[in-house]
Amino acid sequence: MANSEKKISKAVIRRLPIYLMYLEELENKNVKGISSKKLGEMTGFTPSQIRQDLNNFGGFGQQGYGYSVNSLKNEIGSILGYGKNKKGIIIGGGKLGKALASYERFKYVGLEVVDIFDRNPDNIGTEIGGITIRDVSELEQYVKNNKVDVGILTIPKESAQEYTDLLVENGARGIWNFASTEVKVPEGVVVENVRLNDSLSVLMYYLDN
Amino acid sequence: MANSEKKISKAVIRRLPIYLMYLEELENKNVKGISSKKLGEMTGFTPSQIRQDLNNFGGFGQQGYGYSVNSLKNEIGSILGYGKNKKGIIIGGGKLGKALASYERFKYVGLEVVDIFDRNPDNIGTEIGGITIRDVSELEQYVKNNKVDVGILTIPKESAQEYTDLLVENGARGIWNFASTEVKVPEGVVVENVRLNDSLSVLMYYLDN
DNA sequence: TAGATTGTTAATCGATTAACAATC
DNA sequence: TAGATTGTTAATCGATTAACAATC
Repeated sequence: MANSEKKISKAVIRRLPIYLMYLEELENKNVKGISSKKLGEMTGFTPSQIRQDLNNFGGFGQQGYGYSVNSLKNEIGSILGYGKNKKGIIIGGGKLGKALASYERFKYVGLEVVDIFDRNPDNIGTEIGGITIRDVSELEQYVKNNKVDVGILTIPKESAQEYTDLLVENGARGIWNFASTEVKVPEGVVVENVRLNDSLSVLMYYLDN
Repeated sequence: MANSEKKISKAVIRRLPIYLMYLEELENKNVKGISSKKLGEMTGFTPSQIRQDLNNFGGFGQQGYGYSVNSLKNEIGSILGYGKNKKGIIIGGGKLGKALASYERFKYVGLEVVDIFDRNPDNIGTEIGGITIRDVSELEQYVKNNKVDVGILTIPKESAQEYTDLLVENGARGIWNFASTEVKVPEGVVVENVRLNDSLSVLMYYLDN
């Protein structure tokens, strides 16, 4: 990293996966090099912004030529922490939990989902994506015995905080929260909310505005 | 609306559902009034920002007192278009499509999911959330005969553009896109992307940064 | 009335865009 | 070399925060 002192804004980080997506597309089309100008046309960002964003992390380009698709893809992947092999568990084996359990992308991003917990006896014991759903009453014992980096919450909002606390107290450092509530965590723990409600609300607003 | 000419930034719109969530919480706790200061403490936004945001749409507060929880909740709901009764269909009856089909919040937000389409024969004919999954080969005929306001895409990225085009050509004005690709739409059509990949990538980044 | 809190204008801050020298 | 495009500084733009008069 070029300058680990400079604070990088969240807006920059959120654009990185978008760059990555387009770079993968280019790679699939066997395109070797790309300029900030062309990448700007593809993504809708300005070339200037793309160069600014990338230069937060290093000078990945070459004057007069642009960027190598493959190496820029790898650089961004590495910035985002791909290949880190973190362990995650899903709390909530309902429909959304099951959908996520069979989500192929996890491994690519560097997160391995190792277990799923639910409280519904109909779900416990069933298998999904190669993982057998366990009884959530075993969760406390489980997190004391197994390292869990990320908890994925697909449970009703009422119990989101309770499970967050349990996970965080036992070493989890990230929460991917699909519950429609905010959870409190101590300093150093990351929460990424997926707010389907909010996303839908924004869509509904723009439908008529 | 106080001033329908002034351009309201997307950042403001994205905060509205968050305010709404907290207002609902307050209402459930039987709290009648709230000041921007207290709402700021709850949400993490500054009181100033909250007042600025709300005043884009009107003067909902009362000097010396604050805001009525109930009426502010209703105002924001109405701004977002709740209760509009739009029709939506889900394209893709896989796990994620099924999870969304049984998603209670739709009706509250003003979107009624009336049908689901899939191409997998194992899914076609099965029922989910009171809706029977139909064969996607019927989709073209369907959209010509039925008004569809919003298409909800829970399909692989390869076919996202194709179904977007079909929907938009037949009158859909909103796309809630869960496919991990960007879809192109003509002016006047709204796309709201839910990028699980990107959200997870951002979480992974902050896990170590 | 006095205290509280809004609505709104002005100041600040941060993010985006433009410009251009460096250089491949 | 000449042309192209980066990396980076400076300028602009927009969003957030501060301040305060209006007023309940």
